[in-house]
Amino acid sequence: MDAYKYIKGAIIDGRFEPGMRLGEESLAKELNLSRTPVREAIKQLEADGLVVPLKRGVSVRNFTTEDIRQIYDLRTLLEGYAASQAAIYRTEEDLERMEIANLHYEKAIHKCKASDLASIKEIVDVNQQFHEVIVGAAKNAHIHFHLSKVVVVPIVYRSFYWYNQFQLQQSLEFHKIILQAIRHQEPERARIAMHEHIYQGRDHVLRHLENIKHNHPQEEEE
Amino acid sequence: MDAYKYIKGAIIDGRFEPGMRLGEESLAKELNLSRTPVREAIKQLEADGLVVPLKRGVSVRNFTTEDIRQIYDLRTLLEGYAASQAAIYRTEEDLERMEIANLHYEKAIHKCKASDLASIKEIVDVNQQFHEVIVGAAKNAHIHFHLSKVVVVPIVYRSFYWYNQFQLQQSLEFHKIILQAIRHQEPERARIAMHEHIYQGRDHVLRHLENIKHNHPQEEEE
DNA sequence: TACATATTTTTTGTATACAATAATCATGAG
DNA sequence: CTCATGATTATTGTATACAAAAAATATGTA
Repeated sequence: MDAYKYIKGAIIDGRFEPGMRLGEESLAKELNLSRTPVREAIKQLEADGLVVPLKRGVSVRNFTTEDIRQIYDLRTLLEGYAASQAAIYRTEEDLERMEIANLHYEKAIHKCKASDLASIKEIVDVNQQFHEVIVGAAKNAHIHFHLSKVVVVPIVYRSFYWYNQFQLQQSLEFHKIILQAIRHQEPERARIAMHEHIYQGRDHVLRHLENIKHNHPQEEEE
Repeated sequence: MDAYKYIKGAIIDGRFEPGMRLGEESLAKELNLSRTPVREAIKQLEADGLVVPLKRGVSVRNFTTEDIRQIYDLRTLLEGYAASQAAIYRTEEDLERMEIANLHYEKAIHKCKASDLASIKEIVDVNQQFHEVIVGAAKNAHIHFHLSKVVVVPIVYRSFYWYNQFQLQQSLEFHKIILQAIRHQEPERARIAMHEHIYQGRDHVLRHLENIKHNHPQEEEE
């Protein structure tokens, strides 16, 4: 599914702005495809909640701060639970994978002196990998499945640009706490640490959003 | 989306058995449609997790008891949280709706002397309505969205046929406890009651499955 | 007979065509 | 000038056609 990845990517990195209408024909032309595969991609994106159905066609979804708060609550609940379950069911292999992911994370953070696009993207990926391993270690395929579908809010993706070195280090420390709790089979501690970790991410995003709102009172686009 | 509802219905009530391959062309002929809308329906069902992709085409998913256990764990987590949030954020209108849904549930249970298809279907619907209202009262649209997508396992749907009058009454009692906890704004109590309620449902399904396994050692179909 | 390769058949993925419906624009009446 | 109604245009939903890939079958050889 190529059209899907293209459109999703364009939404996430902001080329398709919230509220923008997505016509099948124009997208098809842009992608040198026929409408058929574009249609399928759009249907998928609709199921993902990234686009919103209109009476005719769809438009890029606009996420409110309330949406972001709710999505983070959901993630906290699911990933917190996953962390606690991982503390119970993790294998030695799981622990090894977490260790590796965390080492990669550490390396990516320290490499990232300049806030260039590539190294930020790497941090996002490696961070995601760590969370992924934990969810995998929880041994609940259905929670894994749903977590993979928790809406990827574009603004959240881009929020990594706004971390400073201290915040990245803080984030790494929490990864270590979570990993230790899982290693020592302390489910409640793992859950709580994951909670706090994700809530810090949430607050970071919300603060960032507040700043934007204050500096650019309103720049809408239809 | 008519093809979607048709196929989903056929899977849920067992006309399309687990493992059965679903060809686009044959379904299109069965529905007097072209392949295009059938294709879209199948894509949807794939996103729902009701069919499983093969190298070519899809087949009806076969749920293991482990799947069912995991799905119920997920539901417990999400609906338990929803109940606790509902206890905080419920309006008077929410309470009224819960009351009404519960009254309907009570009526449906008592009407259901004979275990005929129609009255069972009504119980399923009204029960779902009660749960729906609670999730709505939690005021988190994203949790609502995900809960609506938690896999509808066919066997679970059909498990209502196997409730006896006592179990239905028990179920109603838990509805009442949950409702009271939400009314009195006791989040933790609401969460725990919802937990127990759903786990009882899970155990009912799993017991039912054990019986089937013992009585019909194995009747497979490809 | 058993296995490997070639050929046929089936089935999916994509493109295009057409019909139906919603949105837009234009025209005319009040 | 404004609103309503009708004509025009744009856009989606469905059907069909064709190409590409996979599965099934057949054929030949050891």
